[in-house]
Amino acid sequence: MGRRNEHSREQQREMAIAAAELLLIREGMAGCSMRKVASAIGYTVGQLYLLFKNQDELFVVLNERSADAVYTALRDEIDEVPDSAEAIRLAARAYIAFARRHPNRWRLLFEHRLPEGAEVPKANLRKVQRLFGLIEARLQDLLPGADAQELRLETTALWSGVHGVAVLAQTNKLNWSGIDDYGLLTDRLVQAFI
Amino acid sequence: MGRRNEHSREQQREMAIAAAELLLIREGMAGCSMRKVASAIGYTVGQLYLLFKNQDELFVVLNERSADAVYTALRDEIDEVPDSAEAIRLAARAYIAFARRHPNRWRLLFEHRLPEGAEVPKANLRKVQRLFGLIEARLQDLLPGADAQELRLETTALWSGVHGVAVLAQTNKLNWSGIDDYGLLTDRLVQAFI
DNA sequence: TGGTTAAATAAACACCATTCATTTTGGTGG
DNA sequence: CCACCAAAATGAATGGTGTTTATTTAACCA
Repeated sequence: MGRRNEHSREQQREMAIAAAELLLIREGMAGCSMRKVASAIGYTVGQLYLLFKNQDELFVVLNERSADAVYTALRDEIDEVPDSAEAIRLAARAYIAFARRHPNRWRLLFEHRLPEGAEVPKANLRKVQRLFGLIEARLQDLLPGADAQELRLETTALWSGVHGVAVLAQTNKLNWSGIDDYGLLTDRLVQAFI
Repeated sequence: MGRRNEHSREQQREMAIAAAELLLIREGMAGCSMRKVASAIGYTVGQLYLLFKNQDELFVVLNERSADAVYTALRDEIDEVPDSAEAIRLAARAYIAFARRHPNRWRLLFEHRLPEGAEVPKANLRKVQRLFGLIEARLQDLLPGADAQELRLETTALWSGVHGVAVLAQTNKLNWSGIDDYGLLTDRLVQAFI
């Protein structure tokens, strides 16, 4: 063909993103090839490269959406929880639950690396910080005496730990220890901090 | 060629593993293609497939070696440290140091997944448990009252946390928080448990 | 020396990301 | 109404990947 003008560039981009996300969920990163995405939206590979500079750009967009989804899940979970200790516990559990419920999106989000020179877009960084802020605010509640720097350290240490549980839960690499109750594990980790 | 009989099967296997490890360290997972490994040892791809069932088998062997290296690094670090609290602190720091010093081997070790049906070899599982045991023994020192199950939970929670710091340190994904002193972060995490 | 057989190769298949010359076609000016 | 232009889309090509297999080579043995 050539020039059919059925969809605008922006429409095509949205179609591609939606199709890619579906492929990612169903088949993982490997199933999310440019060829498959292109054919899923009824176009050829060449056209896909007019919508995205390359595959990395498509992946970055997918990760932006995943980061949003994580943030939303956590925020909704603790939105109306008055007790900050309980809120942190619930947020940690929700974080791990997300990793387990959406393993392929999670893997792309945390395992995909841009080539040497490329920078992670600021938008994506801000999305992570936003999630982070959610926890920091609650931790501040619990540690009224801590200054900004202490609080930052505390939050980072706590959430790195929670992230670790999520990573291991997602990869089943915890079968070393025989423990399969990730909720209990999470609670213990959070409890160590509050 | 054909039948040169320069090296035994086992020799070729060792050569291939060594070459693959070098390629992995230098160029990462992507640089560790079967073609590159084969040409690095002066054979063709076909021959490599007589030494390894497939690429996954080669990767599993590389990971076995990486797991050994991590274990050795930790054991040497805390071998003669009498104070268990200090030993755990040092072990955690050594774990993170390894992740930062050997990013490509680390990534293969924790990001490589076998296809659906395949099982991780028992040898590799045992190597992880061995590392785990190193920590559990020290933690037992510090928590004399804990029963086996509690101890296991405690160890798993602690080391999942340490693993999380290692993951994030290795990927620089902690630039969200501005904290770049991973040692300090590790200490704080460990301190929360002991 | 000739035959057998193990060892190694080379070529093939089916994918992959990426690029770009070529074709198609909608829209516009005459 | 038609011819032209430029945008849109294609399809083929390049060089890479893992994996399989028919074929060739050479070492050894009778």
